Amino acid sequence: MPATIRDVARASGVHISTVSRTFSAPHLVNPETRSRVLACAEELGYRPNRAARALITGRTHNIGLIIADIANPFFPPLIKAAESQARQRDYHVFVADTNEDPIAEEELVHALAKQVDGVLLCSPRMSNSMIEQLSREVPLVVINRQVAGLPCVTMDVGQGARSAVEHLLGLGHRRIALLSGPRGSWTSREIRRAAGVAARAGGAEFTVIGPNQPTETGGAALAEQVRRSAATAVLAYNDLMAIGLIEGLDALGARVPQDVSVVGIDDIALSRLTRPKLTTVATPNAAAGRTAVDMLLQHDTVAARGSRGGRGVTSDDRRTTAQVMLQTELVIRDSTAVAPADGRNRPDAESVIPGPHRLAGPGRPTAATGGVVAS
Amino acid sequence: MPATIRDVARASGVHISTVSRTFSAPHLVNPETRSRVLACAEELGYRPNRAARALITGRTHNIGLIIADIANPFFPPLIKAAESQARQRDYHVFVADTNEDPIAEEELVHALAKQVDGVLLCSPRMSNSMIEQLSREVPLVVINRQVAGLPCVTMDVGQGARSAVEHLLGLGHRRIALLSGPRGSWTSREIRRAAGVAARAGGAEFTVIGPNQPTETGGAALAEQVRRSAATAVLAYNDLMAIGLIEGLDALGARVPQDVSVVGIDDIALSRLTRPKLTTVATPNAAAGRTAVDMLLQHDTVAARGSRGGRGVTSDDRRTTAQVMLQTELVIRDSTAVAPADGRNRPDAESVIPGPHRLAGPGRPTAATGGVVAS
DNA sequence: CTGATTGCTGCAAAGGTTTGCAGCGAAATA
DNA sequence: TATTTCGCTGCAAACCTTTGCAGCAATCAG
Repeated sequence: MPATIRDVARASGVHISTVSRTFSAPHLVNPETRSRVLACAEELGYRPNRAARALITGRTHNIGLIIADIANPFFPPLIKAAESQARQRDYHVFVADTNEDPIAEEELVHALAKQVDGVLLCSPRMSNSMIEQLSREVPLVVINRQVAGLPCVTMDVGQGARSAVEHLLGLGHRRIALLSGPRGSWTSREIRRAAGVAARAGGAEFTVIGPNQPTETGGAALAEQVRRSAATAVLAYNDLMAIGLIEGLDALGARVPQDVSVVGIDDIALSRLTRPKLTTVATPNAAAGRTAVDMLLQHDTVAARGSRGGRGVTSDDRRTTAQVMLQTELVIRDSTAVAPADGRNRPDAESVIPGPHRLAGPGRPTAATGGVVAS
Repeated sequence: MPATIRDVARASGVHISTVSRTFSAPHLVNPETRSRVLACAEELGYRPNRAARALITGRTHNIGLIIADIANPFFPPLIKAAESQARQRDYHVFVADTNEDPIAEEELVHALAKQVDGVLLCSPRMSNSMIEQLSREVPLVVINRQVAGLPCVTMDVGQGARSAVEHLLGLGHRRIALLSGPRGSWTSREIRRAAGVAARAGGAEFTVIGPNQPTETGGAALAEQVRRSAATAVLAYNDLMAIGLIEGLDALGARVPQDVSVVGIDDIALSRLTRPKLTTVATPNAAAGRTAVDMLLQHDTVAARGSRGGRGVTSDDRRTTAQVMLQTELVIRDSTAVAPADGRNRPDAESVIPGPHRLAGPGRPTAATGGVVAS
């Protein structure tokens, strides 16, 4: 039913190649012919079949974006930034949600493989080796994970976690708990490592609770366990868990921040709306989305996959793959306060800093880590 | 670089058609041959090129989902439900975000057209005539809008708005304001109509403020205007605006619900997390997503587009297009209370009902509206 | 006036798959 | 033994484009 290039050719009395050129190389066709073809195309409602075009050019002008959980407000800013960046370059973004399921991740990469020019793999839960394997099927840029030999954009959550712990130490906390994230999360491992180091360096007890579902209910379910741990301060894998935990603690009669201080990570919009407003580590999500698209498209413009569309792949095939790390910043709000006085915590801690307070600039690539690594 | 069907054929010493059948019609090929082919395919890492397959079968096994704003928590449950429903039927969902922009909507439909078997158009902002035109290019199911001749799934926001207004009237409010939604929103028009009727029927003043951006900041920006209107109760187009408004009112020193009652629509997860917890009209988003996928696929399974893949389109071409409307329900929480006593409001109003309180069952299709309409 | 250039168009192959049809050998039937 | 049936495989067309190459007429340079 929908008109093909052949219909237009017939209607305007030219060869299909002329119709094709009318759209993809207008300067090669006589203005008179061109307008006639355009008129016919318009009338028939003709639209080039992008799938067929992709088959021969090797370019779909689509990019896939695979994320763990669309319901997590962490992702929308990243998605939107990626979309707008892609649109500027005349690309479209298709988003897909994996429900935190590594199997679904793999399946989606396969499903997308031939329908996009590259995939942004955001917060993958699958193994590094699987990612490497998939990267042979379709160009990949990994977000929130470092994989050797692949282009990655990460956020310096290690630094963020350290700042958060140091903030808590400064408030006198000496028993700090970490609610870790889902199994398979690179971010969670980084946070755990950095927070552990910082806590021990400050002479504090450090207990890890998890792995956990990185959701509000996931956080709420941990309230009891946190209480039992006798921690006076908690760092959560993300804001959603932190908010859930606060709710859960509230239900148990523990007040935040008087009894327990809570720090999240991400700085989602919601963290400014809850009471108390959440102290959290802000991650530069939008910048990450933009950067990832840039990295993919830069890669991508160099050499078209398959077919003779791209005239000759560069003989220098070892492409350099950049690994970028973006800065994070601690945002102090109302969910952290001086540790309650008891045997172990220091009552003489410095007083709480009121109101929002930013400690670092928003995610610029760090000079040290923004370098280039040969794949 | 990636292996094609030809490579596998060569490697296993059979014709490409046998390889093809190994995957798409295994029972037609000798078990022995089959396993040999499978082994070779495995070894070469062969995956059928879905785009090429789609070209001839006319089926991509993808469906597109176009939504207005991914950052609005209203959508994720709908998206997830659609995805899981689609996955059960062996389809994949590609989500795209339009930033509330009608132009982007149109462009995205075109971009998706040949790469999916159908598109779910959620909360469209473009004109009905444009939607009809696009529907000739690709099967469409419209969500949150009624378009004659097209399959639609809507939620009974009219009923919801009426319940909300009646709830407010029952609390003694006699000056009710409506924060309307974005231009082009069918839902917003429905709400406005129903709320207006109900308010006037209850003898209340009814003022409409808008159209507005349906976001938190959009709502916050209206606080002053609401104050000036002297309304004691406000119904917002969605929860996000309601929450923003509460923030805005708070900043102005007006307390919710003591000074002003606020009702939202959607019942997003967030509405349970803010203080005060939001009274709102719950919409069955997940059910809508599921239903829409069902409607699309039912349509879709009947007759494959183009090519000889589907053997013969049914001669009876006037397909019946269902229009389903799902029920909504008022959820009473803490953001509504008895109207403050003044000249115009009734001080003798019934007292506030404490705690969550559900008035209707969750979105089952109503018998009256779940019918079938010939296109 | 000849030869080269330019501007436009047509031809046909290619991209990776599916599928109706035909062919072939072996088994089952008569 | 002759004939049908059956199970499996190969052939080739088709899906809709893009694009290198060749052809053609008209223009230009010499």
